[in-house]
Amino acid sequence: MGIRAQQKEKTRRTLIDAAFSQLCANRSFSNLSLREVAREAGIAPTSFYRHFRDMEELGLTLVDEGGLTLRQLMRQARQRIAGGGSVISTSVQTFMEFVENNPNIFRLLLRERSGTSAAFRQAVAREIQHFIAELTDYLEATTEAPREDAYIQAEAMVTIVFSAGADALDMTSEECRALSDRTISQLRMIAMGAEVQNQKRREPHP
Amino acid sequence: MGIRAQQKEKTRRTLIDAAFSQLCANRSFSNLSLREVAREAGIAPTSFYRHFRDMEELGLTLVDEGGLTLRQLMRQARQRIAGGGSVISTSVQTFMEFVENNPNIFRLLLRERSGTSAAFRQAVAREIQHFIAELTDYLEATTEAPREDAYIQAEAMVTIVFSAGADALDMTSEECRALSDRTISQLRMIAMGAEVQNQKRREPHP
DNA sequence: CCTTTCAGCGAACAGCTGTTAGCCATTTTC
DNA sequence: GAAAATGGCTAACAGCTGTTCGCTGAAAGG
Repeated sequence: MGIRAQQKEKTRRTLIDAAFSQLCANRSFSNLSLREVAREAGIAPTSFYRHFRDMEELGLTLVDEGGLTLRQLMRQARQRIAGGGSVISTSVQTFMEFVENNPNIFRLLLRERSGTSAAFRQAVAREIQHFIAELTDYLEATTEAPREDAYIQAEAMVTIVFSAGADALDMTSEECRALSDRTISQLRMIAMGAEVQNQKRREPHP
Repeated sequence: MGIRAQQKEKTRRTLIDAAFSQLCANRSFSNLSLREVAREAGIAPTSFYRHFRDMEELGLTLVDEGGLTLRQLMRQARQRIAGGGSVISTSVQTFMEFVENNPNIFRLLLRERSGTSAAFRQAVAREIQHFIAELTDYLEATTEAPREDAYIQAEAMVTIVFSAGADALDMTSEECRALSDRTISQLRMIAMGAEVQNQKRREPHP
């Protein structure tokens, strides 16, 4: 790769990092101006256009990167599970660690999920669908439930976990532990309920 | 009440309604300017200050009003249930109707739940806690489960329903029906799982 | 009836925004 | 080595923002 392209990639990264660094509890992507990002990145406002058409394009890049980070982490969790560990509690623990260690990434996904840009909403929805799909496969393989039931169960579980992550953002670490415990209980409820439903389906007239 | 106070109350309402009317899929409260609201209400920007200290105060008023509207609706639902009807499907149906008929109110609650103002987040969290508390009471009374278990179950159910409402915002009415069905299934899973857990607690060694 | 109160107004301010035009220096291409 | 391409810059624009000030006319209080 030429020196030219290398430099370009470098400042592009600077812009992305600058944007991520400005996201926090009091500052969402939508009230983040092009000039602020450029200032934080140490470049002129006009140079922004050399890398992104507008703020929306930058935002979509952030969503993609954030989603990727989260997905990679959950892949690691699955390895931990394969090495012997409770599926539910390991997953919840991993997810809550992600939220605690990367609050800004999670805040981005959370906010843009219901934000004002349809493109953003769809991008986040895709990420979540990806999660549901992976969990559906897992449930289908391990519980032998029909695919549709597995999907419904997976959707419920992902919803519960995401919502717990959102609540965790405003909590102390003590409250977080209590929340994790409740979340695990809730996932077990869903798993039990699904199992019962599955058994009933197989033995309709006992 | 004097003519003076009457007029004041009237334009205050005009401001609130103007703000609500500007909320839509592409426009959240946070990127809504004081001047836009005043313009829509047909008053001078400076007159805004005669009614609210700033936009945040207006926003908190909207959250309170929106939460109240939702709560009143769900109270009606409980009457429908008392008059004979499935608890779960009646509740889901009522909630989904609310989202369909008042998308802007629901969008406000949804967005400010994870917004940049701590005061907003707390206000929405209070509304949701109110829901969970009411459902906890109901479950405790009807299932004879210990209060803590009832709370965990109620929290899971409210989470599922709220999330379904959020998803419904971007869906066609057909997709909405499918979503409602899935949501009902998920709530039944939770109810079944909770029941099983409760039975196990009572008969630890069969 | 006279005075006080006060919702609403217009003008004006400094400060921020996105975006365009054009220049410069350096890398790339031929 | 000349020519083209390109990332970054400054200057400048029109347009929007929140907020202050001082005025007006009508209602309320005495």
